[in-house]
This record gives sequence, C-alpha cells and structure tokens, in this order.
Amino acid sequence: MNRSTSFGVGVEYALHCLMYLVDAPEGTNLGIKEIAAFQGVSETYLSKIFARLKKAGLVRSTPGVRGGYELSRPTGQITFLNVVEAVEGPISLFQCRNIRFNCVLDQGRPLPPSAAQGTCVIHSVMLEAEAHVRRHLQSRTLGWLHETLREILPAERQEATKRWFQQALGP
Amino acid sequence: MNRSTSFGVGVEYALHCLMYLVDAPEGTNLGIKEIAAFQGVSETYLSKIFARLKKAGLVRSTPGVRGGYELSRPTGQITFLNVVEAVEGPISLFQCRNIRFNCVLDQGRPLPPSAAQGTCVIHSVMLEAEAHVRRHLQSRTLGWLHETLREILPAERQEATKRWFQQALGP
DNA sequence: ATAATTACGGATAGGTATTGTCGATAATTA
DNA sequence: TAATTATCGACAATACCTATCCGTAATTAT
Repeated sequence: MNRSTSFGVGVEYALHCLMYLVDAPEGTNLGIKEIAAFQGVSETYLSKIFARLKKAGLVRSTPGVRGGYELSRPTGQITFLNVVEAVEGPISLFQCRNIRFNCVLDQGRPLPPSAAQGTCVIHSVMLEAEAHVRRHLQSRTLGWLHETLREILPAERQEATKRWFQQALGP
Repeated sequence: MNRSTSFGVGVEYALHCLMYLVDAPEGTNLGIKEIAAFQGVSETYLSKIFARLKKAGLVRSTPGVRGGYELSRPTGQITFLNVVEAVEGPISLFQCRNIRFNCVLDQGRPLPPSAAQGTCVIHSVMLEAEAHVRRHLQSRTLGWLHETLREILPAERQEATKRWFQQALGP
C-alpha cells in the first residue's frame, strides 16, 4: 500500500502561495494569475485551492479588474493547521470502520452488541496520534514561516520576488 | 477534499486480527479462514494483509493443512508503528513535491537554484508532525492493546471468543 | 502415495479521490 | 461599455484502495 500520504499537493500550493500574500503591500490584492505564474503551478487548480482558503475564512477576495486575494487575518493568527484543514478538510489519520461489529459473536444481536461499549481502543490510539499532529501544526503560523524564510533566503532573491510582483501588478 | 485519511482498512484488519494470534495457545497456528470468519472480513483481502505482516517479520507462517500464522515476537515487542508501517509502508503526512523549484526565478538556471539550499521549511514542519505520530504509535504495543482489551471486554465475551477458536480448530 | 488443506503470488476489476481542465456567470474597474 | 477577475459546475485522467479469482507450492491427514 502506497497511500500512506495524508496531504495532497493542494497544501503545498497553499502554504507557498500564501507567502506572497504576506509580502503584498497593505490593501493590495494578488490575482491567481500572477501567483500561479510566479510559482509555476496550474492556475485553474490553484484557484480551486484559494476558493477553499476563502471558504475557511483565511483569505478575502475581490472580484473584477485588479481583484484578487489578501489575507483576512494577521499572519501570526493563521496556523499551518488552519491551512491544512481549509484545503484538505478535517484531518484524520484513521477512519475507524468498526469492523469489531462484524464479529461473528455480534451477528444476529440487537445493537449495541456486547463489545460495542465506548470507543474502539485502536481508534483512540489513532486519535491521540492525530492530536499530536494537530498540536504541532497549530504551533506554526504563516508569520513564523515568513520570518523563517526571510532569515534563510538570500536577500537578493527576496528583492527579486518583490520586484517581480510589483512589476506584474504594473504601474 | 476528502483524502485526509492516511491509513486504510488494512491497518484496522491487522490490529484486530493480530489480537487473536495473541490469544492463541503457544505453538498454534491460526488460519486466515478462521480469523476472517470470526472477524467478519474479506478472507482474500485479509490474506494480503497478513502477507505484508509476514514480509515485515511480525508474523511467521506455516503452509499446508493445519497451517496458519503466529506472532514472531513477544507481544510487547510489536508496536502499532510496526503494524501500520508493515501494512501501509513508511508513513508520511506530506509528500513534498518541491514546487519551490517551479518558481519563475529559478527557470532557466542551473541546479541547484539559489533557493534550493537545504530542506524545504514547510516540509520540515510536516516531518516534525510525522515524528510525533511515529513516536506515539511506537509507544503502544500489541501487548498493551491486549491487556487493555482484557480489562475492558466482558469476561463472558472473552471466553466466548476463546471457545469459538478452540472449536474452529477443533479435533 | 494420494488427497485435502493452507499460504503465497499475480492478474484483474470496481469504486473513489485527487489533480486538473474547460466554460459560463457575476462582479468590479477602466 | 468593455475588460478583467473570482466563482461555480461539469468533466476527464490518473492513481490507488479494496477486493476477488486463480494457479502453485508446501504440508498434513488418510
């Protein structure tokens, strides 16, 4: 089984592209077209991703000419978990299908069967692991990511990025 | 997006069914047919799952009449992580597709591009979350699960299970 | 020995989610 | 009024999960 991967590319698209919204000057809207062009990803698909970010209240949009997206909260108040769940829906490591109820001992019995009391122990272990994931993803924000990148990326590159968007949004 | 779920049913099949191997008297092999029948799951699919458990060294098998499976290690030395990774392969929350290299600024440049130094920061956050999952799944063993179930399940049911398998292996 | 049973491996198939595309519509600005 | 942009739905391609089926090898029971 090669599933084993929870999050799709959508998460990667979102986190990378949200960085450009952080950089954008106050009151500026970045269009999907520019973002997709700069990041080199599918424009139509990215628009789907941003639709979800909006639905989750992480970004605001303006339609029409010179429209686009901007963050709807301070960067320190948008967590990785917010983004992941906006794009992927509620994360869950394990979907318990309660096969314990398939047990022959429970067949032909009225529900709830004798062993059905409480939550599946296996499921609870998975839920705990999930909680660890959530906690960690909640401890990182877009603000943190932005600051970290600012320290890591060459200053030259950061300015090149800035220039590119300034020029793309034109005079 | 409804992906968001990492582990498939295979994991649930495996963890539940391995419990019956724990209960089995020393030196006894449980056949897929009996296990699947008792648990009420697909026999052919369960056999695929056990093939993986064997490949990972968690169980031993005996072919032929009265053959079947038995645990290859003490129950306290088989962790949830062992089982999950045996069934699902190495777990990873996030597959980094390095879309950062798609950036226009990097096009037409020789690799590695200027921003390609080190590991993707986003990826590293995901890897940390993953590590939390692994750590937690490694802290729970089949022995722990068995003991927990022994405390929770009605004694009556535990004996009914025992009787069922004794009779299924019958003379 | 022969037959029956069981694990094992490969091929296959249906269902579903992801990743994208395309086109039409609505809203906004130039 | 025209151009631009987000928005929405339908659609397609690919991959993967779940599951089945069949043939083979190994082992035990008769």
